[in-house]
Amino acid sequence: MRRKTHQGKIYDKEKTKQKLIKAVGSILTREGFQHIKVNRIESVSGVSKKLIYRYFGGLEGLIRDYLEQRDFWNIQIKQMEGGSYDTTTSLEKDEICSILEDDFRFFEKSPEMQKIILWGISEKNKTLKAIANNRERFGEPVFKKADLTFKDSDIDFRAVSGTIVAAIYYLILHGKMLGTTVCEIDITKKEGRERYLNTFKKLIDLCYEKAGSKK
Amino acid sequence: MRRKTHQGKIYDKEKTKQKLIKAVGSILTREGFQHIKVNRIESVSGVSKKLIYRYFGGLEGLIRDYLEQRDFWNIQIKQMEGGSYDTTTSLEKDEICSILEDDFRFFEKSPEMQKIILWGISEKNKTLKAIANNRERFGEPVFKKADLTFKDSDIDFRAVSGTIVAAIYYLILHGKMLGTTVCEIDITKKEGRERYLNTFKKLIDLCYEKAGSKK
DNA sequence: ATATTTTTTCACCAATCAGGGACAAATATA
DNA sequence: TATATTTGTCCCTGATTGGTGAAAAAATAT
Repeated sequence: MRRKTHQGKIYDKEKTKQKLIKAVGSILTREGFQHIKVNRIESVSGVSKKLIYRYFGGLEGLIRDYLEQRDFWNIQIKQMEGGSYDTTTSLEKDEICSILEDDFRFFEKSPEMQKIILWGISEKNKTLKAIANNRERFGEPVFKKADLTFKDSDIDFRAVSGTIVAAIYYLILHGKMLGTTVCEIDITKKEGRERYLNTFKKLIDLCYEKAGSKK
Repeated sequence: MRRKTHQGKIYDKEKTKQKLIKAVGSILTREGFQHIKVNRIESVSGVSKKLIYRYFGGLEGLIRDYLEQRDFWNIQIKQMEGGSYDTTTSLEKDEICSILEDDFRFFEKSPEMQKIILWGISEKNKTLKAIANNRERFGEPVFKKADLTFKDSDIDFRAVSGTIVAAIYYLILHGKMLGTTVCEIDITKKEGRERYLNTFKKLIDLCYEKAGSKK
């Protein structure tokens, strides 16, 4: 057996910065944003809190850096901008359905994302606001495509999407914390999840039917 | 002019209990549940924090009493049970639309309710869970009526309702804190509110159309 | 009027919080 | 090798937290 010895430098600024950032994420997902405090970060990261002030100018700066690193949507958007997303063809029903289903599945399985969304509606914070605005950019090309389908209909497709996305966020957060039913449906159970997912699809379905009949 | 002198007793247990309970509500709506702490309650109520322990057995008991007093839905339900709600006729489209619109308008204008909903999805708490379950009872008779309309259709009316209610909660909370758009619609502006409200109506509309055509 | 009980405050404690100064250990520079 | 700089820890301070014992103030009973 080989005893593990130092890998790389003992003093490594970037590495300790990451330790602090990682601790913020850990506390956020495990305990909630209310518990992100310098003393807690110190004990979780195993790094002196003094460095929070030296490297990030304080707790606020550290949180900003954490949020900017973990901005999921930003990553997605950059990928999308790199590739070429065709906005000249109209939006397929299946495409929007799978976007919403992916959103649901991902949000459901990401405690970190859940806490960030919850944080956003709980506290005024510039970085969280910037992230929320960033998220909006993800929808832009999708809605541009949708306009081709819904332009001449009386369906407000943006509002329909917003309704479903908002419902996804609330329903999952409700299920995680309260664990009870919403309108007699338990989203923490597989059957409840399926019912909500099927209903999202059905609502999109009805919108496409309506838009089609008017043409 | 008459100088105000003592009205009633100087020492009044019930009155000071109410002062403490009222302070909880005030802190909740103004600062959020995170700031409901014994020292804060002491300074806001002007009453010694010692009495929180003597009269309520601690902060938890005080919060429980506050929530039980302010359980809006419970009041509504009791009123409903007193009157006679006819569950033998099928649910009119207008009726469900006005229920949802009332829900939206009330939630939008009640910071206290907003904070209670937010609290429920932020922290594990038995009383908040009980309140959430209580809220469910409000829907029971409505859904019983809806069954007459949607029984033979492929519309899951409970899921549709849950989607819209959940969307109302998230959209308004998002608007209050982040103040930004959701799917390019700004709910803090009158125009945005109208678009979402109209879309809720439209979705209900489509469901009724669909259910009607199948009969 | 006096004694007793209830209501309320005050002063205090231990624990935790944010923030920073002094200093040690490691690394870079000369 | 000697010196300067960067990186990191330790410990101190003052403010704020939850919680309690002793005693004052008011109400009630004798």
